[in-house]
Amino acid sequence: MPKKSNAEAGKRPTIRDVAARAGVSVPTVSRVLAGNYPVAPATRSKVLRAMRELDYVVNAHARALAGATTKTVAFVVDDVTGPFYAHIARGVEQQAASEGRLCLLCTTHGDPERELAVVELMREQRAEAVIVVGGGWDDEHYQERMRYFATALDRSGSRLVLCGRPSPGDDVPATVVHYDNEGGAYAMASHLLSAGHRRIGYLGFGAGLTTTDERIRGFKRAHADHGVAVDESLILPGTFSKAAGHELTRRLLAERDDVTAVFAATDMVAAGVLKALREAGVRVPEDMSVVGFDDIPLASDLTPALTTVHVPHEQLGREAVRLALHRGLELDDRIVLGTHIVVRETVAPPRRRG
Amino acid sequence: MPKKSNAEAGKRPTIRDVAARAGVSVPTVSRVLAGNYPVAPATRSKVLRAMRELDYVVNAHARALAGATTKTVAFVVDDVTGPFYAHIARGVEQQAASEGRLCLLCTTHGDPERELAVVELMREQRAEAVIVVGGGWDDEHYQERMRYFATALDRSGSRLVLCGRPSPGDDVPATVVHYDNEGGAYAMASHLLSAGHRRIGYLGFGAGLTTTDERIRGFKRAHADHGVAVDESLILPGTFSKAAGHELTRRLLAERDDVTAVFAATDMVAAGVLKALREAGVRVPEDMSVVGFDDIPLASDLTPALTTVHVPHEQLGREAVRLALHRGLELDDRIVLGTHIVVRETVAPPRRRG
DNA sequence: CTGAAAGCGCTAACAA
DNA sequence: TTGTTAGCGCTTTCAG
Repeated sequence: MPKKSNAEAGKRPTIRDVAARAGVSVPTVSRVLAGNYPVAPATRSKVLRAMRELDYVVNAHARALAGATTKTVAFVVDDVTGPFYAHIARGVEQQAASEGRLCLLCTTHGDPERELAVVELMREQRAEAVIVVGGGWDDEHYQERMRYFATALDRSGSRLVLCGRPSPGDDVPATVVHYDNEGGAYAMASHLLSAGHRRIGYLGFGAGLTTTDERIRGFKRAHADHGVAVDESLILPGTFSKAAGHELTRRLLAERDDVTAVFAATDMVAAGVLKALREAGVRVPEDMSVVGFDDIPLASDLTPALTTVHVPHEQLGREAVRLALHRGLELDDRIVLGTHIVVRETVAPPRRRG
Repeated sequence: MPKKSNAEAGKRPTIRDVAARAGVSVPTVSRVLAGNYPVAPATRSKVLRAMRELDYVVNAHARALAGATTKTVAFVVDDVTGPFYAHIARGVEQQAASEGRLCLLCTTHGDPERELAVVELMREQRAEAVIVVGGGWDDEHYQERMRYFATALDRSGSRLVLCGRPSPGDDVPATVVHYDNEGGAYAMASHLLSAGHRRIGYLGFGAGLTTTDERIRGFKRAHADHGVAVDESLILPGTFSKAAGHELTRRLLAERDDVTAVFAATDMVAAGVLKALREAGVRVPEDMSVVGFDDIPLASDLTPALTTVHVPHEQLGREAVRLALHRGLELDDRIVLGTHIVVRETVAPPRRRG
């Protein structure tokens, strides 16, 4: 029995149906599909017409199987609703789209189990690049984990891209797109110090988080360069949340009366700080200066508008896919994007002591 | 020449390599992979071990080609950074993941060209469901477009899901997951009316947008039920942006002095309204009440915290994939989720004149 | 319970 | 320029 046509069988038409209808061979159809091979104009239009008449749609899976690349980039985050993931995602999606790639979205909710599962899934999908965003820890365990992911993905032809996290080691087959936490913190702390502040609280110290390590380093270096001693008791541990900012501020207010400025670990923390300050009747920036880090959209909507460190989230996402896709060219494998402070309304010189 | 092993050739190991190594046939390996077929425990563990030793990973494309379903759901939005897409996305991703599906993310930037391209792409991918969010227009052109998408996707075995938009017509093969715009607006307007407001500005009227139509309908019905005439000149057209809210408020303030409350078309608009009011020295809620719609995270961070209409974004996303995946069961094809008002700090009775 | 055989829909040499 | 011939890696009857 001759191969029966799908079109007639009520199933989706295949390249074979198109070929039959156009009176050409299957590869010819494949050629007009790919476009990168000479095909006689007449044949070409016959084929095109047949495709249209049958409402033919190529099967991406068959295509991926048969040869060509997979054309898929995966984007892995903790939680899509995180304040800045959206902007990184936009960068990733834009760049992926402009390079003709589709974008897979996966979330892990910080669960190592799921993280592992996601990486395996991406191996199955043969994703060209797997971009992991945020949440880096500074311990051996984490490093090892990433090393494993990187090599596992590498073995199946994918590239791991660490976005917004530091490098897990030079010998790990991964691309890393980071941003200058230390420089940003340094600039921001200097801004405060130059304004005359001497007692600056650092709220939301996340022990073991690489983000924290880097920011604190800049914070301290700025103090050193300004000849101001860092009061370690002013570095308050906490999560990167509004609630933490709120709570820590209340505590700070209750315990100290010499602090004139607060450096919030993130903008989210700063939002909580501002709220607590408002509740306590402390005016910003007259009585207390406040700064954040990240420059999330919320920052400019706060009252007063928050002075913060801008992180190029969108560019981070774009670079991540760009580097992963054009590897081996003159591009570097590990880059660090710059950050800069954005001066808005929450910083003023400290009030003269009464 | 016998079929050469990929493993030896330095390529990725295939099911054939695993079979060879385990000393079984290819279908047997396939069976332990699928798990839905009896395999002798001994054989099973031999295969499992071979897979581990070879670091074997199934090829999702080959699998999709050969039979089984694609296990992919697509999520199409205008712009990932939109204020509430993130929460719908989270719902979509969560539900997709819990149903063992992968999630494709695509953006259109409101460009009809790209929208069309995305739909074609999803047809190629054989996505099980294509969830389109936001941005519905109330014109014939739009309806037709959606009808086309729905039937095109239907023909290639995918299901179109319209999320947060009204139905494009009963005969269109699409699933729609909507939320109660009219009810929410009705409740909110009633809240204002009950507090004593009689002159309420509606800022951000988007002509032709289904969202606007529905909200305005509720707004007017509430007025009617309270025996208050709607002043049409108080319904100000504008986009759903902060800038629009800001600009429209300035205009409103300049032109009218009888308005005691503002109903912002969206929370974003409300953010602009609040800003303009603050700049003009108008106190909220003492001098002017303000309400929004959507209940985006920003709403509770504004000062004062915004009273608004809560839309169950996350649930919207979850239902979208749930309905699309379990179609035909007792589930309905078109559902409307409820909305409710969230009372915060921006509404008070109107100030007594004079 | 396991293997042999036959594709899924497409691309990629290789000829013609 | 076009057709022929082989697979890509997996699942699925159908026998055993």
